[in-house]
Amino acid sequence: MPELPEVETVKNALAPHLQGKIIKACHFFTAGLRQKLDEELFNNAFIGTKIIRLKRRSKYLIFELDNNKWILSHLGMTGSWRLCPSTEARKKHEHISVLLGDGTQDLRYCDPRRFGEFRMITAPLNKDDDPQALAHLGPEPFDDAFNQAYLWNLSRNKTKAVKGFIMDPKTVCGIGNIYASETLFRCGISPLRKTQKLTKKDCHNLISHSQEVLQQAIAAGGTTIIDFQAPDGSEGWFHQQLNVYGRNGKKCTTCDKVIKRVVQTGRSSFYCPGCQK
DNA sequence: CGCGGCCCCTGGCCGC
DNA sequence: TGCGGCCAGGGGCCGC
Repeated sequence: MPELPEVETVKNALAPHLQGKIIKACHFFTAGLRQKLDEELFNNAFIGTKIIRLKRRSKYLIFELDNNKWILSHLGMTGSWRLCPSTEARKKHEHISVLLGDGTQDLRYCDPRRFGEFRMITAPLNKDDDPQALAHLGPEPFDDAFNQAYLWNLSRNKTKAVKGFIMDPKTVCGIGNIYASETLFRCGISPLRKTQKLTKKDCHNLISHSQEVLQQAIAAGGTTIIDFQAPDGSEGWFHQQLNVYGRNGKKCTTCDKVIKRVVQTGRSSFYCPGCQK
């Protein structure tokens, strides 16, 4: 589902179909997602504009348009985009329709929990060519800026648990609840450990293992996407590859201890008390 | 400023 | 079979 690797996969799948296309009209079938959706405002800004590029930053999809505006799309927990003929009947929980080209092709957004976002951005770009609205985000996990010295310095004097630290997009983008648990398992670090207790070696491991986990998930993107679009048939990459996530009460894949579940700031964390200290 | 708690929303699943 | 409770991969805001 929509964590960094899945958003990357969605971007790669949609980009060739969207780049160069003209927006004919937007229709909203809901008053709002996380924010209010104003159909008139969007149509005034976007009708007749061309989609130049589709990008990803953190877990955001960015539609770059030819009139110095951008659309930010965030999938929240349950959001998905699909392309279909505009004659196709609207499915349950489809909230947005973006008609493309001559209007026969339709980009539809579906989101049962409506935790997603669809936002118009007009502010200038920052130095990384991203909308200023995303300037608060930390480095991408594969960016050179996400290095040992950076993580070590940032981790000093932080009393909060390391699980929250690596899930914080100001620390690094794209590590959600699943990949946080999986990364910490591979590092042998307990999710409960205080951030300031990380060693330099731990910082190095957090970087290499988070990259490894995300890279493997990106490589499995196709499979994940099928699960994502058909949430009821969830027999995908995750269930085969996860070492700790959702495995509480089951035996560790490495030692003979039992995986534990704890709740941290309202979210479940899973870890092996034998392997992770 | 850092941190935890709580909220947005629907639906699936589990136990009674 | 129905119903209440709990859980869900994200992130913003608020109060301490």
